[in-house]
Amino acid sequence: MDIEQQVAQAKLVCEKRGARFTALREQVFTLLAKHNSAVGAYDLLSELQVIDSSAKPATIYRALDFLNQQGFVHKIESINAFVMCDHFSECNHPVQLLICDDCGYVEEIQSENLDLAIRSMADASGFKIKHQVVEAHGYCAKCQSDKN
Amino acid sequence: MDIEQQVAQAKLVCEKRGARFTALREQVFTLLAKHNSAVGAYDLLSELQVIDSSAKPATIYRALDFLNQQGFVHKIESINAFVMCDHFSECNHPVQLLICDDCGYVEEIQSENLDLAIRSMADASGFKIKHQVVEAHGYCAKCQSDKN
DNA sequence: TAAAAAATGATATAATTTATCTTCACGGTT
DNA sequence: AACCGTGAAGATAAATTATATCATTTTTTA
Repeated sequence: MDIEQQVAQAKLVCEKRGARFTALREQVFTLLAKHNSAVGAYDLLSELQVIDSSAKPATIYRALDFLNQQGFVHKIESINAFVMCDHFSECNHPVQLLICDDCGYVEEIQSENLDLAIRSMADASGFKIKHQVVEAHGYCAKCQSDKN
Repeated sequence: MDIEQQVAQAKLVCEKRGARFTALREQVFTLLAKHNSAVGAYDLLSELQVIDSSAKPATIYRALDFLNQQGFVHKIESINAFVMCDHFSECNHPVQLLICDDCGYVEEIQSENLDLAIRSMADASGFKIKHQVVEAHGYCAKCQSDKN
Protein backbone atom coordinates (compact mmCIF):
# COMPACT_ATOMS: atom_id res chain seq x y z
CA MET A 1 0.00 0.00 0.00
CA ASP A 2 1.54 3.32 -1.00
CA ILE A 3 1.37 6.45 1.08
CA GLU A 4 -1.52 8.07 -0.74
CA GLN A 5 -3.58 4.99 -0.18
CA GLN A 6 -2.66 4.97 3.47
CA VAL A 7 -3.70 8.59 3.81
CA ALA A 8 -6.98 7.90 2.04
CA GLN A 9 -7.60 4.94 4.30
CA ALA A 10 -6.84 6.98 7.41
CA LYS A 11 -9.21 9.71 6.29
CA LEU A 12 -11.93 7.18 5.77
CA VAL A 13 -11.43 5.60 9.15
CA CYS A 14 -11.46 8.98 10.87
CA GLU A 15 -14.62 10.02 9.12
CA LYS A 16 -16.36 6.87 10.29
CA ARG A 17 -15.24 7.56 13.83
CA GLY A 18 -16.03 11.24 13.83
CA ALA A 19 -12.35 12.03 14.39
CA ARG A 20 -10.69 14.93 12.64
CA PHE A 21 -7.83 14.12 10.30
CA THR A 22 -6.60 17.69 10.05
CA ALA A 23 -3.97 19.03 7.66
CA LEU A 24 -1.37 19.00 10.41
CA ARG A 25 -2.14 15.44 11.38
CA GLU A 26 -2.00 14.40 7.77
CA GLN A 27 1.41 16.02 7.39
CA VAL A 28 2.80 14.17 10.39
CA PHE A 29 1.17 10.94 9.24
CA THR A 30 2.76 11.32 5.82
CA LEU A 31 6.18 12.14 7.20
CA LEU A 32 6.13 9.07 9.38
CA ALA A 33 4.80 6.90 6.56
CA LYS A 34 7.81 7.85 4.45
CA HIS A 35 10.07 6.08 6.93
CA ASN A 36 10.23 2.33 7.01
CA SER A 37 11.73 2.35 10.45
CA ALA A 38 11.19 3.99 13.81
CA VAL A 39 11.58 7.76 14.11
CA GLY A 40 12.05 9.95 17.14
CA ALA A 41 9.62 12.78 17.86
CA TYR A 42 12.29 15.43 17.47
CA ASP A 43 13.52 14.00 14.18
CA LEU A 44 9.98 14.15 12.94
CA LEU A 45 9.72 17.68 14.25
CA SER A 46 12.74 18.71 12.21
CA GLU A 47 11.13 17.28 9.13
CA LEU A 48 7.87 19.00 9.89
CA GLN A 49 9.61 22.32 10.39
CA VAL A 50 10.74 22.24 6.77
CA ILE A 51 7.08 22.49 5.80
CA ASP A 52 5.86 24.47 8.78
CA SER A 53 8.59 26.51 10.40
CA SER A 54 6.40 27.40 13.37
CA ALA A 55 6.07 23.79 14.52
CA LYS A 56 7.06 23.18 18.12
CA PRO A 57 7.53 20.03 20.24
CA ALA A 58 3.95 20.17 21.42
CA THR A 59 2.84 20.27 17.79
CA ILE A 60 4.42 16.96 16.98
CA TYR A 61 3.54 15.28 20.26
CA ARG A 62 -0.10 16.27 19.91
CA ALA A 63 -0.28 14.95 16.39
CA LEU A 64 1.45 11.72 17.37
CA ASP A 65 -0.88 11.36 20.30
CA PHE A 66 -3.85 11.58 18.03
CA LEU A 67 -2.43 9.17 15.47
CA ASN A 68 -1.55 6.79 18.24
CA GLN A 69 -5.05 6.93 19.69
CA GLN A 70 -6.47 6.18 16.28
CA GLY A 71 -4.13 3.21 16.04
CA PHE A 72 -2.33 4.58 12.97
CA VAL A 73 1.03 4.73 14.67
CA HIS A 74 2.65 2.95 17.59
CA LYS A 75 4.96 4.37 20.16
CA ILE A 76 7.97 2.17 20.82
CA GLU A 77 8.49 2.56 24.54
CA SER A 78 11.92 1.01 24.72
CA ILE A 79 13.51 3.47 22.29
CA ASN A 80 11.22 6.49 22.55
CA ALA A 81 10.32 6.42 18.91
CA PHE A 82 7.30 6.07 16.68
CA VAL A 83 6.46 3.79 13.81
CA MET A 84 3.56 3.38 11.37
CA CYS A 85 1.16 0.59 12.17
CA ASP A 86 1.11 -2.11 9.55
CA HIS A 87 -2.60 -2.74 9.85
CA PHE A 88 -4.23 0.40 11.03
CA SER A 89 -7.68 -0.39 9.76
CA GLU A 90 -8.21 -3.10 12.32
CA CYS A 91 -8.04 -1.14 15.49
CA ASN A 92 -7.13 -2.21 18.98
CA HIS A 93 -4.99 -5.22 18.13
CA PRO A 94 -2.16 -6.02 20.53
CA VAL A 95 1.09 -4.46 19.35
CA GLN A 96 4.03 -6.81 18.97
CA LEU A 97 7.27 -5.56 17.46
CA LEU A 98 10.63 -6.89 16.35
CA ILE A 99 13.15 -4.06 16.42
CA CYS A 100 16.52 -4.27 14.73
CA ASP A 101 19.08 -2.57 16.95
CA ASP A 102 21.43 -2.27 14.01
CA CYS A 103 19.42 -0.70 11.18
CA GLY A 104 16.35 0.42 13.12
CA TYR A 105 13.94 -1.60 11.00
CA VAL A 106 10.75 -2.51 12.79
CA GLU A 107 8.60 -5.48 11.94
CA GLU A 108 5.15 -5.70 13.36
CA ILE A 109 4.07 -9.23 14.08
CA GLN A 110 0.74 -10.75 15.05
CA SER A 111 0.93 -13.79 17.22
CA GLU A 112 -2.31 -15.00 18.67
CA ASN A 113 -0.31 -17.45 20.79
CA LEU A 114 1.74 -14.66 22.25
CA ASP A 115 -1.38 -12.72 23.15
CA LEU A 116 -2.95 -15.83 24.66
CA ALA A 117 0.16 -16.62 26.66
CA ILE A 118 0.16 -13.18 28.26
CA ARG A 119 -3.55 -13.28 28.93
CA SER A 120 -3.46 -16.71 30.49
CA MET A 121 -0.71 -15.62 32.88
CA ALA A 122 -2.68 -12.50 33.73
CA ASP A 123 -5.85 -14.50 34.29
CA ALA A 124 -4.02 -16.78 36.69
CA SER A 125 -3.24 -13.73 38.84
CA GLY A 126 -6.64 -12.12 38.43
CA PHE A 127 -4.95 -9.33 36.52
CA LYS A 128 -6.97 -7.44 33.90
CA ILE A 129 -4.90 -6.35 30.91
CA LYS A 130 -5.72 -3.08 29.20
CA HIS A 131 -2.64 -2.56 27.10
CA GLN A 132 0.41 -4.58 26.13
CA VAL A 133 3.94 -3.53 25.32
CA VAL A 134 5.79 -6.29 23.47
CA GLU A 135 9.07 -5.20 21.94
CA ALA A 136 11.77 -7.69 21.01
CA HIS A 137 15.19 -6.27 20.24
CA GLY A 138 17.89 -7.91 18.21
CA TYR A 139 19.07 -8.14 14.62
CA CYS A 140 17.00 -8.50 11.49
CA ALA A 141 17.83 -11.08 8.84
CA LYS A 142 19.49 -8.51 6.60
CA CYS A 143 21.78 -7.13 9.29
CA GLN A 144 22.83 -10.62 10.34
CA SER A 145 23.85 -11.55 6.81
CA ASP A 146 25.64 -8.22 6.37
CA LYS A 147 28.01 -9.30 9.10
CA ASN A 148 29.33 -12.23 7.12
CA MET B 1 13.11 -13.57 51.24
CA ASP B 2 13.80 -10.49 53.34
CA ILE B 3 16.03 -7.65 52.30
CA GLU B 4 19.11 -8.75 54.21
CA GLN B 5 18.95 -12.11 52.52
CA GLN B 6 18.57 -10.46 49.18
CA VAL B 7 21.61 -8.30 49.81
CA ALA B 8 23.61 -11.31 50.92
CA GLN B 9 22.56 -13.19 47.82
CA ALA B 10 23.50 -10.27 45.58
CA LYS B 11 26.91 -10.02 47.20
CA LEU B 12 27.50 -13.70 46.64
CA VAL B 13 26.50 -13.52 43.00
CA CYS B 14 28.73 -10.52 42.41
CA GLU B 15 31.68 -12.18 44.04
CA LYS B 16 31.27 -15.20 41.78
CA ARG B 17 31.18 -12.93 38.76
CA GLY B 18 34.02 -10.68 39.81
CA ALA B 19 31.65 -7.73 39.92
CA ARG B 20 31.90 -5.14 42.65
CA PHE B 21 28.88 -4.73 44.90
CA THR B 22 30.03 -1.44 46.35
CA ALA B 23 28.49 0.42 49.29
CA LEU B 24 26.71 2.79 46.96
CA ARG B 25 25.27 -0.01 44.87
CA GLU B 26 24.16 -1.78 48.00
CA GLN B 27 22.40 1.34 49.21
CA VAL B 28 20.49 1.72 45.97
CA PHE B 29 19.72 -1.98 45.92
CA THR B 30 18.34 -1.78 49.44
CA LEU B 31 16.26 1.30 48.75
CA LEU B 32 14.68 -0.33 45.74
CA ALA B 33 14.14 -3.58 47.62
CA LYS B 34 12.11 -1.72 50.22
CA HIS B 35 9.52 -0.90 47.60
CA ASN B 36 7.15 -3.54 46.40
CA SER B 37 6.31 -1.58 43.30
CA ALA B 38 8.06 0.34 40.56
CA VAL B 39 10.05 3.43 41.49
CA GLY B 40 11.31 6.27 39.34
CA ALA B 41 15.00 7.12 39.26
CA TYR B 42 14.42 10.54 40.77
CA ASP B 43 12.27 9.19 43.58
CA LEU B 44 15.06 6.81 44.36
CA LEU B 45 17.54 9.67 44.14
CA SER B 46 15.55 11.63 46.73
CA GLU B 47 15.67 8.66 49.03
CA LEU B 48 19.36 8.20 48.47
CA GLN B 49 20.04 11.85 49.19
CA VAL B 50 18.72 11.37 52.71
CA ILE B 51 21.67 9.05 53.31
CA ASP B 52 24.13 10.70 50.94
CA SER B 53 23.36 14.34 50.31
CA SER B 54 25.93 14.59 47.54
CA ALA B 55 24.13 12.07 45.31
CA LYS B 56 23.35 13.33 41.82
CA PRO B 57 21.29 11.92 38.94
CA ALA B 58 24.34 10.21 37.48
CA THR B 59 24.90 8.52 40.82
CA ILE B 60 21.57 6.78 40.75
CA TYR B 61 21.61 6.00 37.05
CA ARG B 62 25.02 4.42 37.28
CA ALA B 63 24.01 2.28 40.19
CA LEU B 64 20.78 1.25 38.48
CA ASP B 65 22.73 0.47 35.33
CA PHE B 66 24.98 -1.85 37.23
CA LEU B 67 22.15 -3.55 39.08
CA ASN B 68 20.28 -3.93 35.82
CA GLN B 69 23.30 -5.49 34.12
CA GLN B 70 23.62 -7.94 36.96
CA GLY B 71 19.95 -8.78 36.54
CA PHE B 72 19.04 -7.66 40.05
CA VAL B 73 16.63 -4.99 38.87
CA HIS B 74 14.59 -4.41 35.74
CA LYS B 75 13.87 -1.18 34.01
CA ILE B 76 10.23 -0.77 33.03
CA GLU B 77 10.48 0.97 29.69
CA SER B 78 6.85 1.97 29.41
CA ILE B 79 6.80 3.99 32.62
CA ASN B 80 10.46 4.92 33.10
CA ALA B 81 10.74 3.16 36.41
CA PHE B 82 12.68 0.41 38.08
CA VAL B 83 11.69 -2.67 39.99
CA MET B 84 13.47 -5.45 41.86
CA CYS B 85 13.78 -8.70 39.98
CA ASP B 86 11.91 -11.54 41.62
CA HIS B 87 14.50 -14.17 40.77
CA PHE B 88 17.81 -12.48 40.43
CA SER B 89 19.94 -15.50 41.02
CA GLU B 90 18.95 -17.08 37.72
CA CYS B 91 20.35 -14.57 35.31
CA ASN B 92 19.32 -13.71 31.80
CA HIS B 93 15.72 -14.89 31.91
CA PRO B 94 13.27 -13.00 29.70
CA VAL B 95 11.52 -10.27 31.64
CA GLN B 96 7.74 -10.33 31.60
CA LEU B 97 5.78 -7.93 33.77
CA LEU B 98 2.21 -7.21 34.77
CA ILE B 99 1.94 -3.58 35.84
CA CYS B 100 -1.05 -2.22 37.73
CA ASP B 101 -1.79 1.27 36.43
CA ASP B 102 -3.78 2.01 39.55
CA CYS B 103 -1.54 1.06 42.50
CA GLY B 104 1.77 0.62 40.67
CA TYR B 105 2.21 -2.96 41.80
CA VAL B 106 4.39 -5.01 39.49
CA GLU B 107 4.19 -8.76 39.17
CA GLU B 108 6.94 -10.56 37.36
CA ILE B 109 5.72 -13.60 35.49
CA GLN B 110 7.55 -16.42 33.74
CA SER B 111 5.78 -17.88 30.78
CA GLU B 112 7.74 -20.29 28.69
CA ASN B 113 4.91 -20.22 26.15
CA LEU B 114 5.15 -16.48 25.86
CA ASP B 115 8.87 -16.67 25.24
CA LEU B 116 8.39 -19.45 22.71
CA ALA B 117 5.68 -17.54 20.90
CA ILE B 118 7.93 -14.52 20.44
CA ARG B 119 10.87 -16.64 19.37
CA SER B 120 8.89 -18.62 16.86
CA MET B 121 7.64 -15.42 15.23
CA ALA B 122 11.17 -14.04 15.18
CA ASP B 123 12.52 -17.26 13.70
CA ALA B 124 9.96 -17.09 10.93
CA SER B 125 11.43 -13.73 9.91
CA GLY B 126 15.04 -14.72 10.43
CA PHE B 127 15.17 -12.23 13.27
CA LYS B 128 17.61 -12.88 16.11
CA ILE B 129 16.33 -11.74 19.49
CA LYS B 130 18.78 -10.36 22.02
CA HIS B 131 16.43 -8.76 24.49
CA GLN B 132 12.70 -8.68 25.12
CA VAL B 133 10.46 -6.04 26.59
CA VAL B 134 7.14 -7.49 27.70
CA GLU B 135 5.05 -5.18 29.84
CA ALA B 136 1.32 -5.67 30.23
CA HIS B 137 -0.60 -2.79 31.75
CA GLY B 138 -3.96 -3.00 33.47
CA TYR B 139 -5.39 -3.54 36.92
CA CYS B 140 -4.32 -6.02 39.55
CA ALA B 141 -6.81 -8.24 41.36
CA LYS B 142 -6.79 -6.04 44.43
CA CYS B 143 -7.49 -2.80 42.56
CA GLN B 144 -10.32 -4.40 40.64
CA SER B 145 -12.06 -5.56 43.79
CA ASP B 146 -11.50 -2.19 45.43
CA LYS B 147 -13.74 -0.66 42.79
CA ASN B 148 -16.77 -2.67 43.91
C1' DT C 1 -25.51 33.27 14.22
C1' DA C 2 -24.11 32.35 18.97
C1' DA C 3 -22.22 29.23 22.07
C1' DA C 4 -19.55 25.18 22.99
C1' DA C 5 -15.94 22.14 21.86
C1' DA C 6 -11.81 20.92 19.76
C1' DA C 7 -7.46 22.03 17.64
C1' DT C 8 -3.45 24.82 17.19
C1' DG C 9 -0.03 28.51 18.42
C1' DA C 10 3.19 30.22 21.60
C1' DT C 11 5.92 30.04 25.47
C1' DA C 12 7.85 27.98 29.08
C1' DT C 13 9.31 24.36 31.75
C1' DA C 14 9.46 19.64 33.61
C1' DA C 15 11.27 15.05 33.54
C1' DT C 16 14.50 11.72 32.07
C1' DT C 17 18.99 10.45 30.69
C1' DT C 18 23.75 10.84 29.21
C1' DA C 19 28.48 12.96 28.48
C1' DT C 20 32.77 14.47 30.16
C1' DC C 21 36.41 15.22 32.96
C1' DT C 22 38.45 14.78 37.44
C1' DT C 23 39.45 12.42 41.55
C1' DC C 24 39.45 8.44 44.37
C1' DA C 25 39.63 3.48 45.74
C1' DC C 26 40.84 -1.22 44.81
C1' DG C 27 43.74 -5.23 43.06
C1' DG C 28 47.44 -7.10 41.26
C1' DT C 29 52.56 -6.65 40.29
C1' DT C 30 57.31 -5.63 40.93
C1' DA D 1 55.34 -1.42 50.71
C1' DA D 2 55.31 1.57 46.68
C1' DC D 3 53.69 1.50 41.84
C1' DC D 4 50.37 1.21 38.33
C1' DG D 5 46.31 0.17 35.77
C1' DT D 6 41.40 -0.22 36.01
C1' DG D 7 37.06 0.67 37.37
C1' DA D 8 33.99 3.52 40.43
C1' DA D 9 32.35 7.75 42.09
C1' DG D 10 32.15 12.98 42.32
C1' DA D 11 31.01 17.17 39.99
C1' DT D 12 29.28 19.79 36.44
C1' DA D 13 26.88 20.38 32.45
C1' DA D 14 24.03 19.42 28.83
C1' DA D 15 21.23 16.50 25.72
C1' DT D 16 16.96 14.29 25.01
C1' DT D 17 12.19 13.49 25.71
C1' DA D 18 7.76 15.17 27.09
C1' DT D 19 4.16 18.08 29.22
C1' DA D 20 1.70 22.32 31.18
C1' DT D 21 -0.63 26.51 30.43
C1' DC D 22 -2.97 30.05 28.36
C1' DA D 23 -4.30 32.61 24.23
C1' DT D 24 -6.20 32.23 19.68
C1' DT D 25 -8.35 30.10 15.90
C1' DT D 26 -11.24 26.73 13.70
C1' DT D 27 -15.00 23.57 13.63
C1' DT D 28 -19.26 21.71 15.30
C1' DT D 29 -23.66 22.01 17.21
C1' DA D 30 -27.66 24.00 19.07
